[in-house]
Amino acid sequence: MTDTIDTRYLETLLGYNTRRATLTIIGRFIERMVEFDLRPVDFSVLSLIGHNPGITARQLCHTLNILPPNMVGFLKAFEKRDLIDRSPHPTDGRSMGLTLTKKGQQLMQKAEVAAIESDASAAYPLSASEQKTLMRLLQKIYRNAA
Amino acid sequence: MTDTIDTRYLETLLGYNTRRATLTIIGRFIERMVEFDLRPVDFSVLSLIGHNPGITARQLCHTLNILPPNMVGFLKAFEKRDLIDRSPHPTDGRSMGLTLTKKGQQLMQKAEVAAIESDASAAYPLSASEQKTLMRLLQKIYRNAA
DNA sequence: TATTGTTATACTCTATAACTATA
DNA sequence: TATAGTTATAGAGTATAACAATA
Repeated sequence: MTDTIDTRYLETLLGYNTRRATLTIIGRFIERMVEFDLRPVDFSVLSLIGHNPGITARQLCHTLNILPPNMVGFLKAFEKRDLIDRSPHPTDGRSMGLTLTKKGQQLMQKAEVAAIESDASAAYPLSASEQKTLMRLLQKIYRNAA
Repeated sequence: MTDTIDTRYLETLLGYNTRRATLTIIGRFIERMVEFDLRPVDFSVLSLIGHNPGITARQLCHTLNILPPNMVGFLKAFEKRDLIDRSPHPTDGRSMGLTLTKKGQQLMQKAEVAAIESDASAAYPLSASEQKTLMRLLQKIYRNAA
C-alpha cells in the first residue's frame, strides 16, 4: 500500500461523492444511536410516528420506501420494546393507527436531539451557510427527480 | 394515503437528505449501467483497475472499503467475462497485478462516458456552478471525517 | 510474525409470492 | 376488485473465522 491510487476519475462523479459523504454521515449516526438501540431505519420510522400520530404502516412504507413485508418486523420489535401502540383505525378496519408510547416519546426526544448533534459533528468542516446550501442542493436533486 | 405525512423534522437532517439524494442518483446510475451489465461496485472496481494498471486486490479493497472475501467473487466474474487480466506482481509473490483486457478497456471507455451522462441527468435541476459547489461540499465532508 | 488471497459461512437487508381480512 | 397487513421465503449485500502461500 505504498503506491498511491488514482481516484481522480471517480471523484468527478456526483454519485461517488454523494455515496462517500452518505457513508461518512450515516456511519457517525449509527455510532451515535447505539445508546438508544436504534438503527437508522428504526429512527426514521419512530420519528415519523412521533410527528404523525395515527399514521399507518402503509403510509410509513410509502414515505420511507420500505416494502410492507419488511415493515412488519420493525413494528413488532417496537411494540415488544413498548415504544409504540397500535390502535384500531377510526375509519379503516384493515389498518392500525400507530402512536408512540410515553416511553417511545421519551426515547425519541433524546434521540432526535442526538441526531441533530451527530449531523452537526459530521458537517463540522462546513460553515453554517455552506450547510444550508448543501441541504438545498441535495433536496433539489431528490425532489426534482424525473 | 389522502393524508399528508409531515416529514419536516427528517428533512432537517443532513443524513436523511444525503441518503435520499444518493438513492436518486445511484438509482439512475443502476438503470444506465444495465446495458453494460455492471453494478455500481463493478463499475468502481473496473474503473480503478483501468486508471491504475497493476493495482492489487488488496488496494482495491482498501480504496473502495470492500472486504477481501467479497472482492474474490467480483474479480473471478470479471476474469470469466474476459474484462481483466491477472499477472504475477513484480515484487510480491502473494499478489497479482490487475489490468483491463482490450475488451475491458472498450467496455469501460463507453461506461465511463455513460456514467458522466447519468450524473449530469441526475444533477439537471442544478446549474453548473451549483453542481461544482455540491461536489466541493460533499468532498469536504468525507475528506475531513474525523 | 504479518500480510495477500482464498474458502466457507453467517448475518443483515431487500425483494417476491401468496394468503386473510376489510374496503 | 382493490388495498392493508401478514407469512414465508428467496436473493443481495456485508461480515467474521480460519487457512495456505508468501513477506
